[in-house]
Order: sequence, then structure tokens, then C-alpha cells
Amino acid sequence: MFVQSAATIRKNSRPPGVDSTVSDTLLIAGCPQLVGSRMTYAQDEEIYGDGEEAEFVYKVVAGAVRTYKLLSDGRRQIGAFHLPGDIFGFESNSTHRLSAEAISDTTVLVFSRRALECLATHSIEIARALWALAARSLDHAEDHMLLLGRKTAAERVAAFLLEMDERMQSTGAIRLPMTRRDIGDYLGLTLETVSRALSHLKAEGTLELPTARQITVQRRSKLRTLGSEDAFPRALSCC
Amino acid sequence: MFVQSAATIRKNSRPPGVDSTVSDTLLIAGCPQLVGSRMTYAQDEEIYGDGEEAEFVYKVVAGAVRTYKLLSDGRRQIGAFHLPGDIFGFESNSTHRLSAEAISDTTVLVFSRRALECLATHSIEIARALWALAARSLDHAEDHMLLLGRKTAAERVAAFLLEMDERMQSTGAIRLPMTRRDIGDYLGLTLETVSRALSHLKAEGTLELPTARQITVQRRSKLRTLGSEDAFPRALSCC
DNA sequence: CGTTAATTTGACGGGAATCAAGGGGAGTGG
DNA sequence: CCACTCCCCTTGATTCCCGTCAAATTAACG
Repeated sequence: MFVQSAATIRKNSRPPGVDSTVSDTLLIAGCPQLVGSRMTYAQDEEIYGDGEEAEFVYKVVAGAVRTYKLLSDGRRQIGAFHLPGDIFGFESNSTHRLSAEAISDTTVLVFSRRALECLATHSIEIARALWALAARSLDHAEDHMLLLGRKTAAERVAAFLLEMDERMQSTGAIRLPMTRRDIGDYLGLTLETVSRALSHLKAEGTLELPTARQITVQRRSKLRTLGSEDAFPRALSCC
Repeated sequence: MFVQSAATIRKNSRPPGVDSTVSDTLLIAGCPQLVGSRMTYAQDEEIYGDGEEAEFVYKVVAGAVRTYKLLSDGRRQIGAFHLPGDIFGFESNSTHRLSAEAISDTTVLVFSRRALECLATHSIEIARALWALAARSLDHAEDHMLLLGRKTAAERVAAFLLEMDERMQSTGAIRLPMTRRDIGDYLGLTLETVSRALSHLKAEGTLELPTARQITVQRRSKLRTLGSEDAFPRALSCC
């Protein structure tokens, strides 16, 4: 598995040496010692596989990534979409717990996990930033469990649109990189159900669909009442 | 909210002062500086609420705890059950993202989050242990998303039984602290569906139900084929 | 022993999955 | 520029798993 990771890393760099440049000194956690190697992946190309050695950490520069788990019969659960600026693939264990694929042609910065951990050993701020990173993933997972376990199809789709709108800072004009199947596998639905929910929202006038991948939100309030019920803090209602 | 947390801490200790003893020097992450205060909660008592200040971290000594999120109409998703030995309530943010309640009468050790973080600042090992803690929660959440999004009722119940059997090291003789409703809210099902699934497994001879809360596994292999499909590593099938 | 909550079981209905065509857009090649 | 193709998406028809509603049974507890 170690070998496979190493192969993956080299596969897509046109010259055999990775084009690591100081120019894209985009740093994880604002730490100047760590410069990532730029890598590109074609649409649907695997970035890493479930069970592989977690040798690298990734930061999306352009494109989009899905991380997912599979059952043996092909059922898939996408745990998260990773958009430009997002860091993914950072594990506490030595191996990846999900697989990662490029949704569209994607550019990432690749960092050595070992180097990161080493830095964290010397800097409390880095250690804390990494731990905050894991915690953010956990927060998202907890919200998503509520969605998967307890929300209706309409609520899931509305929540998805709100999430994407916010994360892409596309104020109302969402440009989706993923297919309906991807969305379904993220929301625990079939692609048909996702499509129907979108059509319904369109018919209601809540949104417009200039193209299938382009969604403009007309009435955000309507989406909010459906999807954005992010767990009502008990504290607010009782004190 | 700060006030509420402080009140909670004092509420259940029969003498006004908490009985913090050196005797139960059960330490988080094996660190002798930190001694927790022993606290008890009655069945169904709230330990903390969603949105409250995350002032304390908890370790279960006896009993069981559920952490969950609610929708405004009462739908509930239990994110995890916490059994003796488990640590919960540790957040990266300043506030709790879920609520916590005692499932049965429960004893916990309470630690100051601030003290823990302070320790982590001075000790890399502690910092790493805390981050491993968060990562374990994340792993569980990722597995659980697959269950909630993609598994059938029978598969969910089988997976639940296997999880409990393993975590309680009750080799085949599971003593459940939680109700069918709790199980349902954990698995994204109704209590009736959980009950039916259990009855079905009983009729098959896969398990016995001496009482509703006591389950003895007769054929673990049967449960495994149903539930324990914990995401097939792509790596195993392709290299 | 009575009261209440938890669980089981049955009957039924509905929401989403499945099965199945039918469009529509983007890219390709003529 | 247009025809062709492929894939994605939409929409319809039908199925079915699980949720809902309801009642009976069992367990828990004072």
C-alpha cells in the first residue's frame, strides 16, 4: 500500500519531478516551513484509497474532491465534498479511512503527513490548528449524521444547497461540480430522488435551474425552513 | 450558559462539595496532574446541553450516556453511546455541539477542559492523545454515516449488536442499558423497526432474548454477514 | 397488586427506491 | 455547421421497505 501511494504521487506530474514551487507558498495552518507540491488529478481519478497508508495530506487548490466509503455491493456513502481551500486526507491513524477521488479535474497541494506531525511536535499552535481541523470534520460529520438519520429527502436537498451556497460563497448562484449521483450518495438518497426534489423546488419558485449544474436560489428563506434546522440548542429554549 | 453549566456540576452531589478523591486517580491520557471529580447523574438527566459552554470533559465510570442532536419537531439523532471508560464532551470549539444525557444512573469523572488544554500546551504526548481522541470520534462518525446513509434496517441492527458486543467485551451476552427508542434514534430507525429486526433475528436463531435488554448472540457469523461490512478497502481488491 | 412504561406484534399507508423511458448538452467527427 | 454519441438528467410507473397508527403483552416499580 505504501508503494501504491508513492506511485500515485508521481503519476500525474508531467515531468518526472514534481513541480514544487516556492511561488505557491500556500501553507497549512500558516506555517512557512511547509511547502506543498502541486499535483493534478483528472476527473474521477483516485487520489487515495480506503486502507492505504496515509502518507500525505492534501489541500484543494482548484476543482473538487469527494471522500467516501463503499460497501462490497457498491453502495456508496460520500462523507464530504472538498472544495478549494479545504484540507483533507489528514488522519490520526496510519491509514486512510475513506477513499478520495477528483470530482472534476482537480489541483491540490500535497504535504507530507510526517513533516506536518513533526512540526506539530515543535509548535503548539500547529498542533492546535491540526486538532481544530479534525474537530471541524467531526462537527460536520455530526451534523451530517442528523441529516442522514432523521431528515426527509426535501430537507436533505435543501440543506445541501445551503451548504454549497455558503461554502462556495456563491451568493445564490451555485455552480455544482458533482453529478446527481454524487449528491445522492452524499445525502443518502438516489439520484432520482435528488432530481425530483430539485424539480419540486424549481416548480415552487424556490430556485431556478439554468442548467443542471447551475442553481440560482430565489427564496433562501424557503430553503432555510426546510434544511437549515441545524439542531436546536436546548440551551436557547430553557435559559 | 456558563451559569447553567456551573449549576449542573453542583446539582447532583449529595453534599454541596463534590467528592473528589485521590483514590480514583483515573487519569485522562495517563496524566497524573489531572484528577477528576466524581459526579453522578440520574436516569435521563441532562449532563450538558447543545450550545452550552464546553467547560468540562467527562469520562464514564459506570452507567451509560447518549449524545444527540434534536430537530425542532423532536426528531432525534443519537451520535454515540458512551460506556464505562469512554471520554466524551471534549470539543474544539467553546461550546458543545450535542446534548448529553445519562441513559441509566451514571457515574462520571469530570475534568476541567481548560486544565486539560493547559496540560496539552506543555506536553506533546497529551496533545497527541487528545487529538487521537477526536480522531477516534471522527472514525466512528464516518462509519456511522455509511450506516445511516446506505444500510438497511437489518444491517443497522446487526451492526449495532456487533458494536455493543465488542465495546462491552460481553462475549455474546449483551446487557443493553438503552431502550428500543434510543437504539432507533441511534440507527436512524423507529423503535418498532428495531424491535421487529430483533424479533426476526431471534426467529432465525441468530440470537436469544432472555429479557428485552439482554441479548445473547448465537450465531455471530450471521450478524457479521449482515452488519459488519465496514467499508471494503479498495486497496485490498486492486493491489 | 395496581399503575405505568417498555416492548412486541399487527395492519396499513406513504415516501423513497427501483425500473424504465425519454430529453438535453457537450463533445466529436464528418 | 450539423449529425451522432454518450452521459447526465428528468420524469413516469410501480414496488417495497419502513414509518405510522393501534392494540396487546410484558416488565418495572412503588
